[in-house]
Amino acid sequence: MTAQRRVVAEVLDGEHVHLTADEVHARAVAKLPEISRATVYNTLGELVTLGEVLEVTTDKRAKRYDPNAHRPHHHLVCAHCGAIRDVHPTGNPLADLPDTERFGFTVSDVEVTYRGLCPECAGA
Amino acid sequence: MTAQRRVVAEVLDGEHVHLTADEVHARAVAKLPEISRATVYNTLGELVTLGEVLEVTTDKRAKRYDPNAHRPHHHLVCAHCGAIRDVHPTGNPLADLPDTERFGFTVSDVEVTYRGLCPECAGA
DNA sequence: TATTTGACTTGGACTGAGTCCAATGTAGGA
DNA sequence: TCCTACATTGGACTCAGTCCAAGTCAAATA
Repeated sequence: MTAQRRVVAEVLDGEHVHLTADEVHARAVAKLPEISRATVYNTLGELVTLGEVLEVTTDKRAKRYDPNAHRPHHHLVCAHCGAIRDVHPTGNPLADLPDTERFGFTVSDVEVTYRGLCPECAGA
Repeated sequence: MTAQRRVVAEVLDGEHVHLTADEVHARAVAKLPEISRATVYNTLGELVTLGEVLEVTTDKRAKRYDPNAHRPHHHLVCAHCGAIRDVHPTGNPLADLPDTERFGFTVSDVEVTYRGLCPECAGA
């Protein structure tokens, strides 16, 4: 555990946190000015491998990193401004995929992304 | 309707077709050697705007284009080789998101991505 | 038929996100 | 203290995609 890794972990803390790698880097630099982009990418990659952080790709832009890895959840994304909320739908979508629709795949995971407009963008 | 646009539309035809823009370009060049990448991007963008083709972003790599835009469906992706199948789960995930989990958003759409291993990758 | 017009296409430069790598720094054990 | 292994750095590089000025083409107009 180096200072660099601690700073990256500190930046990724809280509810509904979904930062891009560059945002993580910007905040890490504020705490540890000499930290490099490569280290941020390395550390994020390790956190993902360890299962401490989830990668979220809600659009074609940059990947986002979600520290809320221990409670399964899905995402609600504003189509206009990109705001993201963690959500917990009822039901089990894995059970909703019949065998005839599995094409022989071993299905292990499912991601659900809800899209819409956040209150600010809907009101404007 | 120009020759270039016709070629792009022809390339995007069939079941379970999910090509990247570069793959579309490569196949279009086979039919019309002087077609440029920019035109492929322009045409794909127009097809998406027209609702004839869907953009699919199942991973951090390139966007894929899915001509099966008229029958709503979701995707099953092989985590190892990236193979994609169109699937039709039962149930309605939109109804599974309670009001208390909507954070004031106007929710209009939901994407479900199943992940697992295709028969080839699971067997290897 | 010759000209004009406007949409379409082209190729190349450019951007943003991410990866790769050689060189450097550093911490802890022998 | 010296060694070794690992972490970090910065810069070059790749890949996907966008942007733009210039060129092309065909249809409408004169």
